[in-house]
Amino acid sequence: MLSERQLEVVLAVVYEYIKTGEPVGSRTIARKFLKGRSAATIRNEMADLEESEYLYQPHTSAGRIPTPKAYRVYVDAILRRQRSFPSESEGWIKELRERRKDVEEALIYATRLLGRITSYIGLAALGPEREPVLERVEFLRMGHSTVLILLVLKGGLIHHKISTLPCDMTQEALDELSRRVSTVAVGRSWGEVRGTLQAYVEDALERYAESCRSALNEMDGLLLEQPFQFFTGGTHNVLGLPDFNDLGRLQTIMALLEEDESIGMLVRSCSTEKGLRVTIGDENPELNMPDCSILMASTIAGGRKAVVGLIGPMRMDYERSISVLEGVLGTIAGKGENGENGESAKEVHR
Amino acid sequence: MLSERQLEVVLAVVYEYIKTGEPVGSRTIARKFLKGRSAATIRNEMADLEESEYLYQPHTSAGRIPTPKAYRVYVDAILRRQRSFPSESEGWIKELRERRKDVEEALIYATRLLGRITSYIGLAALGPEREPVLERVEFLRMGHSTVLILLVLKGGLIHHKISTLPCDMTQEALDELSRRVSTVAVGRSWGEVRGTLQAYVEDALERYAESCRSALNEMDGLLLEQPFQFFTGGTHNVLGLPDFNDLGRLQTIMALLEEDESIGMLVRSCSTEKGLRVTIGDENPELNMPDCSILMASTIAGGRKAVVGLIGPMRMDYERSISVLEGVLGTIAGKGENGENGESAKEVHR
DNA sequence: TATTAGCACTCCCACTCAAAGAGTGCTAAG
DNA sequence: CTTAGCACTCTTTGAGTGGGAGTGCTAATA
Repeated sequence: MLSERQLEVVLAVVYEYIKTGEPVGSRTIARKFLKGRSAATIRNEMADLEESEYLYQPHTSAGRIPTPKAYRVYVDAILRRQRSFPSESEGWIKELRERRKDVEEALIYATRLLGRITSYIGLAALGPEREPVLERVEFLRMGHSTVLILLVLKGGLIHHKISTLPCDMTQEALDELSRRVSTVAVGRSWGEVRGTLQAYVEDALERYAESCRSALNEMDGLLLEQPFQFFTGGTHNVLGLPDFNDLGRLQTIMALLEEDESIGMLVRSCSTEKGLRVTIGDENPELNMPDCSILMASTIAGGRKAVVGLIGPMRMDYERSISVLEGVLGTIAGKGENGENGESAKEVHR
Repeated sequence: MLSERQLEVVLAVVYEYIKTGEPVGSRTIARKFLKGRSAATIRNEMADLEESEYLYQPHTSAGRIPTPKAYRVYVDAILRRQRSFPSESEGWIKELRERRKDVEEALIYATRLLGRITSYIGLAALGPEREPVLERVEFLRMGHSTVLILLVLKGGLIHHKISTLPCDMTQEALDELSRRVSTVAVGRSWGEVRGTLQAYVEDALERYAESCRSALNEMDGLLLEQPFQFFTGGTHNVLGLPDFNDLGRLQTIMALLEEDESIGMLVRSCSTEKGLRVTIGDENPELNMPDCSILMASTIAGGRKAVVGLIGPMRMDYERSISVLEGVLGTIAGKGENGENGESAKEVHR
């Protein structure tokens, strides 16, 4: 579809426009990028590229600005290449690595770090335990029919909830319940054992059948139905960017970021698979954010799905942003332990 | 210090400037507020008020703008009056009331609500339990020397922590420990019993003395050294305000709000006592925020110190903001149960 | 046929200048 | 002490202007 030279021109225009923020003229391209050709030649190519909607001219006698289509070509070219983490940010990554014992804290830190390094907005999301494995179960009787359910998961995470059961159970019965649950479930994936558990429990605690069922359901809730948690950071960085001098649009974005619902949508729509994904402009029609691009990358950290991302202007420094994001993702995923960083997150999806 | 008429002029200028955002001229004052007098008379008063730094003139032949000193006079006048909650926001308050069972959630909601109603930035902070009262204590042995400490507090709050003790304790010993702690501490303020507990515990568990001491210290940590939690909400509202068209200052504020440290300082400096407090412009020199005002109000909710506040431009609608904040504060504190709202939070400090 | 030099043309931007408008300070009279 | 009147100051707005950047087209060239 695009000739070799047209591709060169597109990439050059995007590169230059990202750097300067000004419409790019034919002379600039001829001088800096396609040195063999004259400005007039480039002009002809540009006219064609405008025809096929890769470039756009704000007005006659102005240079060209890339369209989302051109950014897409540019980003795909970057993703095909090998990248390396910008060395000047090594210090931050080291700090991040030290916080890795607590995934939640690490992600919060990651958003700030991303915001700071790139001067865009850092995003993160933490999903529910994927395959929760119980290490310990306790039911503590708090009062008539009320029970404190305490679950200790492999990996150190603790869930608890005070819940009301349909009928009162003695502490002895509760102990029997936890003993039975432990026998079957400890050390195994909850999803696997959940089905077989009920019959086994009710077998011994027949007269409390109803309450046991309720208790197991509560456990389901604690283990599986944990909602996604969302974090943002470095929001203020974006205020200094010339691309966001339109306060109206900025306000829309900020408002969006304040409700978890929107970020949820963003996370869901952007990163179903593992790996890195770039959404340019209105490629995501659900989100009303033209002129913005979103990078999202997901991995597994501490047994939970972890997503980190960036949101910035369409005229974003993709090369750098992608590198940084990959570095952060790798660190959170636990790679880069022994000093190597560049090779993290090789899988790339679109 | 100020004559009766000078006071009138100051209040009128502040009032009008808050409403319009434009420098206020002598003619306007004469026509709208001091109807008996002519513009020339007002002009003379204004010249004097400029001398004594209540008003300020951006340039010759412009109207006057109030200085922080004038705002102070204006706010004090408002605080002396009785206020009533703006009725158009009743709906929000009802929503807030429904979330009151979980203080944390209520405060988060409150920040958004405040931001939305006033279109400034909502703040909130939640302090540690003031007088934590234990309802239940459990120590669960997780492995060699590691113990899960589980504390259920009166009011339903649960604290837990996995901690490593100096020497291993059997589950029996741990049970004895929890029995002893329960006997003394349950139902009483932790602060009161903490001192006497140690001897009593070690009396029975002499050979584990060291570990018991460590466990009690961990409990101290869980109960008393909980840090303040901070929330902000509705940040985006402020982007639409004409007063914040200076992106640089806006950025400073946003950056400030993203680090808990700064909000902590803000909370600490603004609201040592109960009641409502207004800080205008650079009255708070620690915070580098001229041209901004801060409202802070604190109360006790669910046994914990709760602070709600607002941060907005110095040219803020103080009357409305104060009313709204009082309404929110009252609701969080649990007042207004039976429908009356206007009389909440009468105590006013400066 | 593809490329290039040359040139007229378009459009934006920054600048100046003048007129309008708002509000003041001062003075003199009530 | 208050007020009317008036000259003065300063900002704001709009129109007009020149320079500059970049284009599109045409004709010449490899």
